[in-house]
Amino acid sequence: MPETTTVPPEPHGDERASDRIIRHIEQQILSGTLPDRSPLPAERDLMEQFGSSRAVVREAISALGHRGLVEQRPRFRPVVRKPGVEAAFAAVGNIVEHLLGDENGVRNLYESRLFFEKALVRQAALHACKQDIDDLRTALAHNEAAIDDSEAFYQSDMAFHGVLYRIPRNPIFPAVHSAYTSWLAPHWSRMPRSPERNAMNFRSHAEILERIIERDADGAEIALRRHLDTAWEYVRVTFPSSSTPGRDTRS
Amino acid sequence: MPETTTVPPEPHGDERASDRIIRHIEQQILSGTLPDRSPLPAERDLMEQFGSSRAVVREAISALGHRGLVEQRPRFRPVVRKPGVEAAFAAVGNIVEHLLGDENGVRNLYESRLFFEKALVRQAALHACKQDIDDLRTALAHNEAAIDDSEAFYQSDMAFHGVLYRIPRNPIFPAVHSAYTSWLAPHWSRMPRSPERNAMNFRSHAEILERIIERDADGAEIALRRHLDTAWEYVRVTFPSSSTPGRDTRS
DNA sequence: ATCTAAATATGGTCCGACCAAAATGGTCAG
DNA sequence: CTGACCATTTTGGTCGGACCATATTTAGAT
Repeated sequence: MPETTTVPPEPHGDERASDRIIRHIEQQILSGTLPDRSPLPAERDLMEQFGSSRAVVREAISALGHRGLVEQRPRFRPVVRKPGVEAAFAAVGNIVEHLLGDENGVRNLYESRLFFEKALVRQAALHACKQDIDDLRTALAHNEAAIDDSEAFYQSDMAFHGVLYRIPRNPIFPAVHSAYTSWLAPHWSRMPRSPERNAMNFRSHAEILERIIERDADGAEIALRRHLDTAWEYVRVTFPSSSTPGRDTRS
Repeated sequence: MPETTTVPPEPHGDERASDRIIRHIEQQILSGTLPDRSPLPAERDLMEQFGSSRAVVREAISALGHRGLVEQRPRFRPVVRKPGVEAAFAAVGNIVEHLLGDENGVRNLYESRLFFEKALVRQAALHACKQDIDDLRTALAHNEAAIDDSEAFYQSDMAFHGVLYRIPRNPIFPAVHSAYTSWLAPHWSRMPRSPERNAMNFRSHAEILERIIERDADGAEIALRRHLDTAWEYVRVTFPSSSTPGRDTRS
């Protein structure tokens, strides 16, 4: 019964009634007619304005919500939120969560992060300006100061990596970082922490920074790789099913 | 008016009625109870099954649609679609479209792509196996064969880069590639094409491949960088307002 | 058996209503 | 005047029923 091999006809290109409203509000948001952070008009007003039923209006608002153009809390007025890179990544959150279901998904994601950050430290080593170096130094200092407080260290750890993502001065990158951390956090947090591990990570960071300062791209990349590989190894032993590195992006 | 100085109460952790349905169906999809490609139960059946009104059921389905778990065409039965990495990127499509509104957004995205592909060619140079090289060679050949047909060349161009994304053997990467191409396509396609440009791009690809074969990571990276920089320059002169403010729209 | 036409199932839209929580406005103690 | 407190009005969330147009299925004709 499930073998209807025929080609799906796919004839229709018509639109739902809500699409019109979506487009309209969308445009109002982008044009600034509906300023950022401002509440959307009441549903009943919208239904009058567009001459549609409330159901349609609600669907439109819901769609805008899913697209990240408005933020809707259970019983509150939807609030306009101009789209940012962060919003984009937030929108995929749910799906990524599913992809992370199997350990393999986590591995893939983590490896993509490794891949990305390898390129970041290389970039940093080659092009970091004085300010960037200072930022890294500061982050590293906070790092060291938090060695005895695992929670604080976790924060400062992320912050250190975060600086790396900011160096290219591309707003997309920090968004990528926060996406990585938020997606990987659940798996990371189940990992045991200890001042010893913190100290170890601190030293890893220190070495990376050293290489960057020396403008040693290769060295920095290697240090970063070792840093993240070690961390992954920790995850691997913490979680049972992982291993079998069929093929990887490590260098 | 917007100065309710108190902290947003955020009291409610309550959920909409649709959330229950969403979770349930979500789980059914993941567990395989609702197989991939199979139609969702009728709305009226669902409303009976969950004891909710149709509005709620519809909202749930709509949400699943926006999350990429089901594919809904205007007047057809929603179809289950197990989430893949592609689905994730597809979900952000709308938002990214907005981000690309200003030329700056395009530039940021394009630069992130340059950043990513630099790392890719480096990876390729260091770790590409024979098969990978062969794939690149094949893609390059298709490239050359399509020099006189700009449309075909465009396809083979993407294909060549696509091979690069597949080399790390991480399913996330090809998804990133298709995301880049689909997002950048509208801007790219408005650029004039010509056999001359095609030939030029072909030569760029050839050089990149050469460097990869020579295991010259730095050389490959430089070649790739030059390749994409040139392409961007083309975009820059094609569109009036790009970086370097003060440019005049007259051409 | 194949194709066509009626019947039904189903999604899209609309209406009107109710409830509970949120926003609003006004009162009153300090 | 300020700020806590309460009554009222808005407003989002949910419900139920209804109608339409199109998909899908069924039955009938060829």
